[in-house]
Formats: sequence, C-alpha cells, structure tokens
Amino acid sequence: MTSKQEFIEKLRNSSLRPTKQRINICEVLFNRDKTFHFTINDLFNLIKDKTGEKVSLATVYNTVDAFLKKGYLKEIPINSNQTYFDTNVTDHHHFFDVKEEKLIDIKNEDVGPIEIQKSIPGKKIKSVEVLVKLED
Amino acid sequence: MTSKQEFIEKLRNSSLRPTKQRINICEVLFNRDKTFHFTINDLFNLIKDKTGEKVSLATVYNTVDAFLKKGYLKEIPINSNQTYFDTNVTDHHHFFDVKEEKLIDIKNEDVGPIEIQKSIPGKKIKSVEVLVKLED
DNA sequence: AATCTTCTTTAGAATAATTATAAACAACGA
DNA sequence: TCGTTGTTTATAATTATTCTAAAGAAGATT
Repeated sequence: MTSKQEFIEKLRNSSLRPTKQRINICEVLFNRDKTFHFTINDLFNLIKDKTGEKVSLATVYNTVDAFLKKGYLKEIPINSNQTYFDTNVTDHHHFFDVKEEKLIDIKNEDVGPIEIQKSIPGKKIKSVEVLVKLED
Repeated sequence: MTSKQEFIEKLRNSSLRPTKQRINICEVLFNRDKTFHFTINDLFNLIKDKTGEKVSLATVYNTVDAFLKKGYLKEIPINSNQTYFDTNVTDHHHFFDVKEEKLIDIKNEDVGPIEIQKSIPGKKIKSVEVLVKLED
C-alpha cells in the first residue's frame, strides 16, 4: 500500500506543493502493483473514476510534465496521435500491439545487452530503447 | 540518377495515378543518394524549393500515407510534436539528437542481433526498432 | 489565527498537426 | 473527344497540447 506521505514526498521532490489535485493524480499513477502505461486522456478519465473528483486537464498536463522532468515518469517513444507515458522508470523496453494500441513491458533481461557500435563525436548516449511492434 | 519512369512505377504500385504533383513529391523523396529523414512540413517546403512548384499540404499527406502503406517509406517511432519519416525502408535503427532534433541512421550491423526472449500468444513480431537518444 | 506572498487551479482561448470536405480539374479508357 | 473516375486544392473541422489570466489555496510571518 502506497501512502499519502510518499506522494507528498514525490511532489516536494518535483518542486510541487502537495495539493488535493496533485495527490489525486498520484493516487492514480503510483498506487499500483504493476507498471502503468497511459495517455493524458486515460489519466484524466481515471482520476474522475477512481477519486470521484475532477482535476482540470491543464493540471494533469503540468503535473505529468513535472514528474517527467524529475524522472518519476517516462515518455515512451512511439508514433501515435497521443503521447504515451510509463510509471516504470527503470531501463526496459516495449511491445506495441499495433491493432489494439496497447503497450506491454519487456524486461531488460528479455532483450539482452545492446551494444551500439557507432558513436557520434561530442555526443553521449542518454538512453537505448527498443520498440517491438506486434501484429496478428 | 533516378528516373521519372521509376517514380511513375512507384506511384502505380501504390495505386496512385502519376500526376505532376506526385512526381514532384517523388523527386524530392527519392532522387537522393543518402537516406532522408523528414517531417511533412520539411517535405512540403522542400518541394517548393526544389521544383519551384507548390503542392498542397493535403496532397503531401495523402501521398506520404500511400507510400507508407506500400512500404516505400517508414515512420520513425519517436516522441515529437511532428511525425518523422524515413526513405530508408530497410531494417535499421536511429540515433535521435534530442537537442538538435535530428535523426541519424544506425545500420543493423552496428547494433547486432536483438533476441527478444519473450513472446505474446497469438501475436507475431512485425518489427524491432532501437532508438538511441543522444545528449551532449 | 490573521495576513501576506507566492504558487496553483481552472475554464477557456490559442496553437499546431493532422484529417475531412466538396468543388474545380486532370488522367485514362472507350 | 467524351465520359468516368481519381486528384488537387483551399478551407473547414478535429484533436492534442500549451497558454493565459483571474480566482483560490498553501506556506511563511507575525
């Protein structure tokens, strides 16, 4: 069980005051067993459903952005009309079921080490992400 | 030198009549030595510059979509406000220079084989793409 | 607790990419 | 050439995201 204190800590770490709205957002994002893949719209709707309180879209966008910058959320590189996020911020990869528009985590171990045998002068590698598209 | 005949063939294969506008689009897309990474907006502007003729945005979108479906172009999975495409339709991967918003090809050999040790019942793998984000 | 300052929320407007529409036009086959 | 069908285009519509500014809430100070 994730406690309200942890949410408040996460918020403070992200330079955000712990408000009712933001705690509701945390409740939906972080009070879970499994990793959570979502779009802003998913999140927006789930907040209403789970907490019974409405949080404005702008607040949802702002809070997600702050968590992203702080590293409490990850953006998933994928081409879609909407941006997908992930509560799993460890190194890992994804299946994307194109037909059902659904993401599935792939553990790092299930992909094995990826050695990039090419480098760009003056640049260093920030992340390596594998996207595996699925079809029927 | 890529010939107009090849463009016409590509268009016919994509169930598109070879019109002046579409041939201009092909000229910009396929008359090149190296791979070409672009957004619709890039392409739209280059057509004006290179051919001196304007093609409407709608036509650019429609033609790119048809080539995508036919496999003459690839969409690059990346999170950006705009969608990126690639004229290199062979299996390969990408660097993305986050700061400069620029894509660089990585040959398949420079990444090595990627073995996905996980499978989803009823689904098969359509593609495996690696995105390497670069920072300074 | 009262007050002040600063941050936050919110609805709605603004922006930007993409898709849809429907009228004028061009390619193709007879 | 003519008729059919596909195409182009400007513009409107849609959708995700960002911006704005006014009202409200949190935190610090007394």
